[in-house]
Amino acid sequence: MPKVSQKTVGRLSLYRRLLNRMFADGARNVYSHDLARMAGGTAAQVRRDLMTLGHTGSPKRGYDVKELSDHIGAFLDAPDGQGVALIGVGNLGRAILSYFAGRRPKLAITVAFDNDPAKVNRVIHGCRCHPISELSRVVREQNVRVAILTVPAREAQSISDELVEAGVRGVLNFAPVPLRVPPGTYSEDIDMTMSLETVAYFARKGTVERETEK
Amino acid sequence: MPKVSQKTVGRLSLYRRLLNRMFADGARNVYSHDLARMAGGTAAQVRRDLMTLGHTGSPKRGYDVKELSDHIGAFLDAPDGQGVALIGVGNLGRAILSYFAGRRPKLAITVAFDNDPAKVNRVIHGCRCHPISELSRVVREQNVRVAILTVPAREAQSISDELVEAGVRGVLNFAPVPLRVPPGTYSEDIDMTMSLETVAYFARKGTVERETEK
DNA sequence: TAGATTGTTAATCGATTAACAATC
DNA sequence: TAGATTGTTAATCGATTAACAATC
Repeated sequence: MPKVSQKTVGRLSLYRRLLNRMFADGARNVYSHDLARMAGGTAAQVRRDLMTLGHTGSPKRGYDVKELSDHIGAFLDAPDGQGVALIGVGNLGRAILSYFAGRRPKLAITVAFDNDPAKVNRVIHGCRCHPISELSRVVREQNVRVAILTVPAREAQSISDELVEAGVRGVLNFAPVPLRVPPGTYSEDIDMTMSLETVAYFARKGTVERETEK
Repeated sequence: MPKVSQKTVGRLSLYRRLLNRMFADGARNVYSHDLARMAGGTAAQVRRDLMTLGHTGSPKRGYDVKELSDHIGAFLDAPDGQGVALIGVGNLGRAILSYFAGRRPKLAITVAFDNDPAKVNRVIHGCRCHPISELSRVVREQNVRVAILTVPAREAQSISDELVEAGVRGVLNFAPVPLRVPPGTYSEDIDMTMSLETVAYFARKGTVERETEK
């Protein structure tokens, strides 16, 4: 498999979900422009993404919904599944626990960490919560490679460093500060404040395209 | 002000937060490379962003922390503040309500909507919750232009349409389906599933850069 | 002055878009 | 066949990076 861009991987993830929804609705084949419309992209982009995946369709029937979904699954999922650790069981952490609970068996949050004695050693949304002091030990024991960070900004970087030290290779960060991770490790920041301020700005000023038109 | 890209607006939002943190820590001036390091970008990019903003520094002292923060504020914030509506007071909705509560007076969630009788007409995290049937009326009355969507995927598009019809011009969407909004309206999708699957993929396969090296 | 930083332009890079022959 | 779609290459676009004179 050649190098695949971060954006392509994200779009493949979206395509799979759309395909699964279509399949549940009874659709058995799909054209690139159908998928593009639902994904908010162009048909050419969908075809390019599937080409990257090595998936082919036919001019007559487009793509087989089930086959394509399976192919994306084989590409995205670890064959034996991947456990995910969640650090910080506050309001956002609990919401994310419940959001992902039972969605994808191959990518499930399997362990949580917090310092609050009221949460430690309890099971929250089906997930055991350990004290953060045991982070390194538990992550190593369970061979966790993916983590979600929902801790305050000032703690995020040091906990991330500890996670990477313990073997984590991918971090999804909700703390409002960009994470720095070493080469070979991947992090993605979801900054809700940045997103909301951007939305508010363009709600007030008009979209980029609009401004160009003026 | 010339056209400003979506990414630039987002970075300015981040710069402001970093600057405010620095100011609280006693810093009074900052160089582009300092800001770049904290923001996870390059010094040249910071300078270009500030140039876009029309802000100038000096070779000797760099940028004045307070002045720059204020300048970004004047650019990003509506002078009289902007109200935000939140639709869908489930686990994620409540977490977001508490996340933004009291953070930014000029951009606060002022009203919430849900269909659950247990939530309607109550005040949650300081925010009054109305039934969704009153969405259009309340949004018009309160002149709301920005909305956060935390509803199930199948309801997201129709509620978004109703919001736009009622005057909303910016939507931050957490539902796992890309939103389609008319020209002149801005939407941003935060797809946590897509992000987590992307993180898990690169955690397994190595980062893009790594693969290029091989 | 010397030296680091700023403001700004040119070069590079990558991703998206357009185009079109091949295919069913 | 006719026609819409696929697979793939070339052209375009925009954003990032590199470079450097101007500045304090």
